[in-house]
Formats: sequence, structure tokens, C-alpha cells
Amino acid sequence: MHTCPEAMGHCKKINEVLARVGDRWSVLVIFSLRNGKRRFNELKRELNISQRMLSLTLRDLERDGLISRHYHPTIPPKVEYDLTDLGQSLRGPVKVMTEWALANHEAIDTARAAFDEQAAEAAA
Amino acid sequence: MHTCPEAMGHCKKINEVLARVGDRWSVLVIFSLRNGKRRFNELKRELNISQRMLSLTLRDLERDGLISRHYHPTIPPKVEYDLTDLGQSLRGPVKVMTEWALANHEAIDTARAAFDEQAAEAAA
DNA sequence: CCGCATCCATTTGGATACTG
DNA sequence: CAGTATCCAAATGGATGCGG
Repeated sequence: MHTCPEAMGHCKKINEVLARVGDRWSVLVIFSLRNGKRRFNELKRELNISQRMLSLTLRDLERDGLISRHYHPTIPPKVEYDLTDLGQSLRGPVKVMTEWALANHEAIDTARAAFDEQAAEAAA
Repeated sequence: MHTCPEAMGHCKKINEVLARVGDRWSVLVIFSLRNGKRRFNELKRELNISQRMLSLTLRDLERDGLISRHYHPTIPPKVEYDLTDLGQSLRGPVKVMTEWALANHEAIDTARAAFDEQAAEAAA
């Protein structure tokens, strides 16, 4: 049966996790840390994200145990972010998703353009 | 080198795609259609989503070519949604992500609780 | 049954200014 | 350099009522 109750129960948990790591920036930060630690402004430049959103995203990822934050009290200060073991375990899924994104980016654009043209015709 | 320019250029495209399928509901709808076509209210009940959001999500997924919509002009009306080939190609990545979500749901909760407790101590 | 339109509360996110 | 705080605009999302 396609409505097996376990899948239904899973849905809620999956939803919760996706609401956490499925926001606009989290996956991209994980992606940027795939090859090792990065500094705050390195991430900012690479992702073209506002200071505010990077700050919030990093805090949430740290809170969820996905990244670690290491503060060096030098002058000027230096803060490095890195993936935790839990964060490392997300690299696989993220890699799969990003590869799909790259492979199908244009297919989506094409479908979208076709849909919009259909809608425009219907309106005429 | 971890700052290879291709990865930087990729970032933007990945971001665009994730902004599309990475919203709160899209992945769950894909997940719900993994075993074949479903009707509007079936999805609504299964996902515990508001009518409005399901409607919007289905429309966007159709626009992006990920699902198909088949309308039966019966009385009462009947509308079935199904994955397109492009949507089918997302099943793999979505499966990987949902399995990670299920496997690490509790680890995230634990990390979050620990972080919040630390913050509470620091405040005291 | 399916789904759009409207209203309204909540959330998100950019811009700017300021601190250690 | 690495943030936090504030203000404000825009997007998101639920509730309700209506129409095919």
C-alpha cells in the first residue's frame, strides 16, 4: 500500500530537518566548507551573502551541531568555521543534491519558460 | 585548490536551484509522489499542509517541469499529480536527503539542546 | 473536489550604523 | 576582521470565503 503509516510518521521528522538545513543558505555554507575550514569573510565573498544572513546561518548551523566555530583572539581577530562530524556526514547528501542542481539547472529553466509561454497564450 | 573558480561559478546556479526545490514543501511533495500519482486532497492530508500552500507548491513544481497535472472533468472533479521524468530524476537525491534527515534527526536535537544550555549558562 | 482571492500575522532579509 | 543592533521592505503562510 502506498499510504503505509510509517512513511506518514516519517514525513513530519523529514519536514523538521528539511526546515533546518533546507533554507536558502545552509546547504551552500556546508558546500563551501567541503574542503576544510574557512573564515567569515571568505564565506561572505564566496557566497555573495549579506553579513547579517551569514552570521545568522552560521549561528544556526553551529547550534544544530553541523559546524564548529574557532575563535582566535588575535589582532585583527580571526574566526574559522569547519564541519563537525555530523556536518561531514551531510557532505554526501549535499553533493548529490548540488550535482543534480547543476545537471538540471537548464532543464528547469526551459520548463519554466515553456510554462510561462503557455500561460501567456491562455491569457490572450 | 579549494578556491577553484568553477566551484564559485557553480555556487550561483546551485543556489538558484536550491531556492526552487529547497523550500519547505517541494521536497515533501516529491517524496509523497515517489510511489505514483496522488490527488490534491490525498497530498493535503498526508503532508498536513494548508490548501493554499499545497496549491502554490504544486503550481510551482509543475511550472518547473517536475510534476505533471492531469485534470478529469468529472463530477466531482478529480485532479491527479505525478512526477515527470525530470521529477523522477530528483527521487534519488531526495531519498538520500530524507534518509539523512531520519538518521540524524535526534543528533540535531541533542546538539541544539546542548547549545541552548551552554547559552543559558553563559547568560547566568 | 479543486483551487483562487483576500485579508492579516509572522518571518525573512537587505541596508546601515556601531562595537571589540 | 568579525560580528551585533536597528529599521524597514518583501516574502511567507494560515484562515476564510467564494466559484467551477
